[in-house]
Amino acid sequence: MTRLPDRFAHSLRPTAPDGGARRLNTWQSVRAEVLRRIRSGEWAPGALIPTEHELAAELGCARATVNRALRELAENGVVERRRKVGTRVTTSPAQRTTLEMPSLRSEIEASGAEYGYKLTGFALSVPTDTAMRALQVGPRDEMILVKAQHLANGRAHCWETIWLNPRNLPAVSREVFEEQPAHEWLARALPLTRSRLAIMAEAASGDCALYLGIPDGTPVLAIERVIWHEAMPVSFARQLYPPRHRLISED
Amino acid sequence: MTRLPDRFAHSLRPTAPDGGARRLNTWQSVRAEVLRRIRSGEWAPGALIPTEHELAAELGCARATVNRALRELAENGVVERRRKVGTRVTTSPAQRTTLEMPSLRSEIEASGAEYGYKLTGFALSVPTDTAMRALQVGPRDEMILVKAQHLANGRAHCWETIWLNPRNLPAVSREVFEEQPAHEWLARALPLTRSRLAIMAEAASGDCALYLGIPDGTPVLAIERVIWHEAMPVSFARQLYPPRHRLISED
DNA sequence: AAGTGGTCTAGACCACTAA
DNA sequence: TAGTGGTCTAGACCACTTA
Repeated sequence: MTRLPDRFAHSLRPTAPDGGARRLNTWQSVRAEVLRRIRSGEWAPGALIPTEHELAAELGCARATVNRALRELAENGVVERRRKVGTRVTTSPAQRTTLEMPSLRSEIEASGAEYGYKLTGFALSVPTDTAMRALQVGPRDEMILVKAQHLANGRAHCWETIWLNPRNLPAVSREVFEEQPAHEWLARALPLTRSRLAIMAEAASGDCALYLGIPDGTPVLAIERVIWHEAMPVSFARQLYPPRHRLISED
Repeated sequence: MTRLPDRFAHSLRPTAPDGGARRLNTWQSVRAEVLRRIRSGEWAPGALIPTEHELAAELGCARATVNRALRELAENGVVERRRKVGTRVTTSPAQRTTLEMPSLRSEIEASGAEYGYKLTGFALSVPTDTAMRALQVGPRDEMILVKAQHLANGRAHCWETIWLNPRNLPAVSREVFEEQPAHEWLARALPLTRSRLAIMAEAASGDCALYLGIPDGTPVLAIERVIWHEAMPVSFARQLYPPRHRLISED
């Protein structure tokens, strides 16, 4: 939440041109007032709230200001809006949440730890079934397979496997990934179009257990990400985190 | 993406009042054009793009329209904006993603399966350490502990443990939760203020393994959620999903 | 001091949809 | 057909930041 402009201070004192109506001139204050009425139960779940025109008149601001406030609330799933019908308080709350997925480097540095990176594998390889489907390639199309550790203060924080489709990417050699994580190279190499994320739990095994320093079979959090350039998938990454890792989201 | 208004059809033909400038009258079309220039590499990561005034003049629309388009792109993390400095293409892309977290009932019904619910436990109990911290209560404060299965076509889909703080909630009996999931009751019982989510991997054990029908030690995806009413946390839920479950997010 | 984005306003037209 | 939200416009003032 940003600080409100000084002008808002005046809005806090009720001015009563038509009998007690507050002036709520900024869209944040309108949003706050609407939220207050919903949370106080004054506007119950499922109920219609006043129209933009009515609210603008009551609160002493332009309709565009009310519209901005209600639009934000609709984007957050607090209300639902339909033309000709009106604006309704959502019945089932909090079904949409924004997940921050910082790069591993900034995530680790933000926690005050020193970021470390170590390449543990680089090869040309035919894709696994999962990689084949994710990258939309054939079983004999050779992909670049990069494996790496991300470290926080020298301790394993994440182990990552990335498949890259060399047909859709600039030429690249092992040396490049000894210096920098594949995602940082990718972001500089190409403008990226679209990405898809999947989060799941699985059991650590083989290299994963080895490089995370945990016993085989330990549950790990897996994040899969496919990134497109134009209409082509160019990378398929699997990041594996030890059990202490948590994805946090706050509304 | 919603269908564009018919008016937009006209914007597609370049009108050249001042030498080739397109008219892009809707904020979606301005956003699309800016995105195109970023993805084509015309505006590289880290580069400053033209000011709102310049873009409005070039594209033949009001500055407010350009502002709306750039604001949306900033919210999605595509550009970064600072007063007096200007608008920059973000260096590290795609670090923010929206996760849809539908209620279990609607998620299961949307997949075409029949939703089922079964209460497997109801008790007054002192909180575990985790629940104590989440609900901000003392070690001897008795909480309501509800355990339940959510089923898809009769098959275990999720096993859930919910701690409720009776001091901050209307009175409730076991019978209530035999009929409906705690979250559905909660949403009707109180206007909810705020929630916090954590996602992690852990090993199934005891009741969890039993009710999900999987061996002890199987990795499960855990979603913890704390919900507030006013300034008080009222519920702490832990949902556990078998390994086949995936959280999906698309941009 | 000056230039950028952030927002408000008043009015207008349009799109969608229930009645 | 009428009422609701969705958006655009042109102008204005302001907040924040660099110089």
